[in-house]
Amino acid sequence: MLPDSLQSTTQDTANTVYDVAVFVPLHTTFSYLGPANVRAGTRVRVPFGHRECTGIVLDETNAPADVTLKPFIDIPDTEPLLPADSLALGHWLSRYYHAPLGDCMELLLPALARQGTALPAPKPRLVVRLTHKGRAIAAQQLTGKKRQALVSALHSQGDIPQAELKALNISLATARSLERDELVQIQPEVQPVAAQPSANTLSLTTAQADILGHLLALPDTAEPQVLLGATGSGKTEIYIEWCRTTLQAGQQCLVLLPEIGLTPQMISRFSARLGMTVAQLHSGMSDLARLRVWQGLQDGTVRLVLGTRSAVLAPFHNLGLIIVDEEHDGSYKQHDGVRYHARDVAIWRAHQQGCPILLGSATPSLETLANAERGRYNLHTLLRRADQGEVARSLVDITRHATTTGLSNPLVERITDHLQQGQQVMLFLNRRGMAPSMVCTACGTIQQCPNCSAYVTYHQRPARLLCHHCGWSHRPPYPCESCHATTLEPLGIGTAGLEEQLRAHWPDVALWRIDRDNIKHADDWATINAEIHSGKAGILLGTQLLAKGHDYPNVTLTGIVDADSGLFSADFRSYERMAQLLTQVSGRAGRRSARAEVIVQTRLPDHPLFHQFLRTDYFTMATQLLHDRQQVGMPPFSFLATVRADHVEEEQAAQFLSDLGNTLALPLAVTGLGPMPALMSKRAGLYRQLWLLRSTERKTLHAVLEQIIAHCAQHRPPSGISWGIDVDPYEF
DNA sequence: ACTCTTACGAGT
DNA sequence: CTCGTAAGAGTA
Repeated sequence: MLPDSLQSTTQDTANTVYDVAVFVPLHTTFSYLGPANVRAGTRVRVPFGHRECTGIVLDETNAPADVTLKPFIDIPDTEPLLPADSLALGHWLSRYYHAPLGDCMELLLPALARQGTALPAPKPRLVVRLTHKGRAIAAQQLTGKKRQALVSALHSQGDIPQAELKALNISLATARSLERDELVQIQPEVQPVAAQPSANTLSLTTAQADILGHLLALPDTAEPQVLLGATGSGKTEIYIEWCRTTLQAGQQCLVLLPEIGLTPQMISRFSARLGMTVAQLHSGMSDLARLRVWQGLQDGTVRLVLGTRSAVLAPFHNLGLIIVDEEHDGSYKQHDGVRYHARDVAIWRAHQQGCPILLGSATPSLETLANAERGRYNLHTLLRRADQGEVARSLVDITRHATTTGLSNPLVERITDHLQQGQQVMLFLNRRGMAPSMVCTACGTIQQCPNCSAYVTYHQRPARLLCHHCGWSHRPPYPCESCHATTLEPLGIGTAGLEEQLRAHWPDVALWRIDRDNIKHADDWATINAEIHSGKAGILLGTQLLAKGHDYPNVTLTGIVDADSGLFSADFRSYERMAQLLTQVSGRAGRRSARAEVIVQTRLPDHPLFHQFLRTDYFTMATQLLHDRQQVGMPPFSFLATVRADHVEEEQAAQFLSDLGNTLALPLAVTGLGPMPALMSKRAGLYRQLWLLRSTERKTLHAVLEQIIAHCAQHRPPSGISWGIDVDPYEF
């Protein structure tokens, strides 16, 4: 049955035909009948086969001749939820990433709007101001029960209940001393006032001021700007000042960060400097909190937002600046669903909005550097501050120095030395590769996850075998997969294992472990950071998290416990990532010290990348790597896409892809590689095969992808196959 | 993705 | 002959 809102109209006047992006993973849109003047971007509930789905109205269209159209079931909103800009973004995402339009449009909506139900109304707000002799002494927003209690207290002309005074932080004595009629003013349903940045300006160095001056003078149509600045060179000050100018011009700013862990620190820096509230958007927030920010951005009441990947998909009222911090970071790439890259989406959005965009990094991606070299992007270099000492870099060959504990003697000596001088030491452990895996002491088999082709890892507290890829877990004892003996022991060393060794070696020294098991919330960061920043001697032990963003000014020695694992990868980006990691980790140390050092433990001391690391800077390493990329014709000197197939039988997945390859006549510009097993060839019980497409022309590659989609629409893949396309892939 | 339809083998 | 699972097809 139709709801009342449509009852009167639908039967007689539902005669306008609309094209709808239904939220199903199909590469087609569907036409429906609806009342006149339903605008593009409006959500609709529609009949779809034997069920009901939600979709987004795209356009008025002509009735297709061969089908009988059905009318909308419901129109949950009176206004379009997606503005024209978002619709254009959805269309672009669908075209560029070859994802179904319905999936792309759904992605642009906050989670609470995806089900097609009416959105929760904003809570009524009541601002209470207490004034005394015309002077404001307190103000507070009240909602819910407290609001009710206060309103009825005022209406009955009685005294304000004590509880309310407590809520307002006012003592009873203070209240009694006030004259009744000037005690309370009520301003119901007040809109939050759009915050204005205060004039709390920073003093910039000459180098920072020069670059900022350049940026502020740019026309809106300028090419993307790149800020190459070593850690501690002061990129953030430039971000903040550019935002200030943009906000003062009445426009909104979007700042993208790679990790949720980095947002609290950045938020406090931005809000302190700009003297205004800064909104955030990341996966750690509730759906409702995200919806409120999303709505605030759309209506323009939220002026500045810091967020992770998905924040680039939010609607804006008048976006005036986008900043992508740590633009090289791989976590900007989405690894399931619509596999978009937030940095690339940001560049498209800036172009579409006609607003400037800044990509900042100490270690820019080779793609970005190549664009700068070609003159498509404009590169600014911010050097390390003169008052910061150089960092001495050295290698330790761990094939020549015994490492029973994972630490070589030279590293142990240096750690002791730095600790004795009252300084902090940071040990970086790349968890991948040197995995805390389980080995059977009876037969030597390294244990694999029963569902995946990955090795299981061992966690000590609580004692468990875990698969990081599918979540499988088992409590020891666990029978060896090969000989069923229960004599498994951890192989190599993980953070937990190394932690034990460190405690044994330096029992009286403070030890801070920083990894994802340990730090889940902003509060955890705050506590641990406060202690570290107090400056007392100690050891910081951590994984990737340590390499990102946070500054530890009292660290004078950084040790990379095992640098080699990153070099064994089949991935063409592994050297680039390694160069970035080495540079980022080194940058964490010695911000104030003249004699800071970095020690890298490796089995491959002759590797050219390590040689360069000892002698040159990131830019030189990256230039060399870019040259190597050109030789092998990999991105940014070619364009890649993968076709992925998952199936319970590895052979079936491979067969599907090779059949696909055989039916397509690839143009000259495009070469197909594979099918081959994915790097993680089996996950969560499914085998994954990949077919890699490489092209010298983006256009030709996209035409091939179109062909694949058309082919699969016509000849449905065998059941049990799940397949998909990944444009500009990061995982193989 | 979801749901309904059809196909075919084991069990009565 | 019926029930249960698996593969197939359509969604406006």
